[in-house]
Amino acid sequence: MKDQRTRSQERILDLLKTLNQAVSAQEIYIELRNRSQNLGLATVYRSLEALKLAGAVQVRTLNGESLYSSLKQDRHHLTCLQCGESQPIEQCPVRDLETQLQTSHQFKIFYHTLEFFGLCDRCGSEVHP
Amino acid sequence: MKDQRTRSQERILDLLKTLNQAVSAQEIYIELRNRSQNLGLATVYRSLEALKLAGAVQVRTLNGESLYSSLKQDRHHLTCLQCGESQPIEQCPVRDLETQLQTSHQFKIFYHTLEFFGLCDRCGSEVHP
DNA sequence: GTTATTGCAAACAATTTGCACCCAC
DNA sequence: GTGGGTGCAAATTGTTTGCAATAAC
Repeated sequence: MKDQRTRSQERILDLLKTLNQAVSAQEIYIELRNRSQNLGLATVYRSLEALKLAGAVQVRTLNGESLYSSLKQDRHHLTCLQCGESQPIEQCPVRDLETQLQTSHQFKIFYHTLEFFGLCDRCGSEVHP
Repeated sequence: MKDQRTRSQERILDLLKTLNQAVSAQEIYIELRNRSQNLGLATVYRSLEALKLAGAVQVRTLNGESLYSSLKQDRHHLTCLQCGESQPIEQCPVRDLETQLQTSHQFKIFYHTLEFFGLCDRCGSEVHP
């Protein structure tokens, strides 16, 4: 068994817990560096991968990059396809379904992502994009 | 106004409508080529971008690549973080919320993605990953 | 004819991988 | 000492962009 977390994983997880927003691997790399807990970028990626498989972090993809956050509450978003801005929403109507799927599909669900896409007020009203 | 679709966009949209699964840009490129409707890869990406902003296609991200599908019914998935396999599910409990958000956040919502992540039966039971 | 669209190749950016080194046990 | 964990740099991959050729109207 290799259930124990490596030191890098601990550092990253600690960092994620102090933040209350999802961040990219590169941001984690920089932020750890700021805190003099330097890690190689490859290590950051490898650790995140491990944490992900362990069900310790959740991932969503925004504009081509993965954003990681600790596995606390659901956090969903409204993202503008044009300007790429992303605003959080509070609601989450999927809890029940999640429980149900877990048994009906024999699948150990760690987390889910729920994201809405469209045009924000500003971009939607622009005549020439 | 540039509401009209370009020929490339039409081809891609037609293709997507005949498929009932989401496909990557590269797969679209290859499939069009098979049908002797050759398009440059850049054109495929550009067209998809336009279709996306027009609300004509929806996009989900799987294992680092964008998968496109025509905007028909919701199609959500259960994805294994380990083997990467992705199986569709039928349910969708978000319709109401979507309508509600549209007004409360002044946001024109085109579509949403709802994806569950965890470990499938097979991967979950493996002792040594 | 003027303008938007396309293809190609080069550029980019996020992520992954090979390999040598190192640290913990 | 041995084996996993790490850093660095190179490689890979999906996607974007510059620009000249082309098609649309």
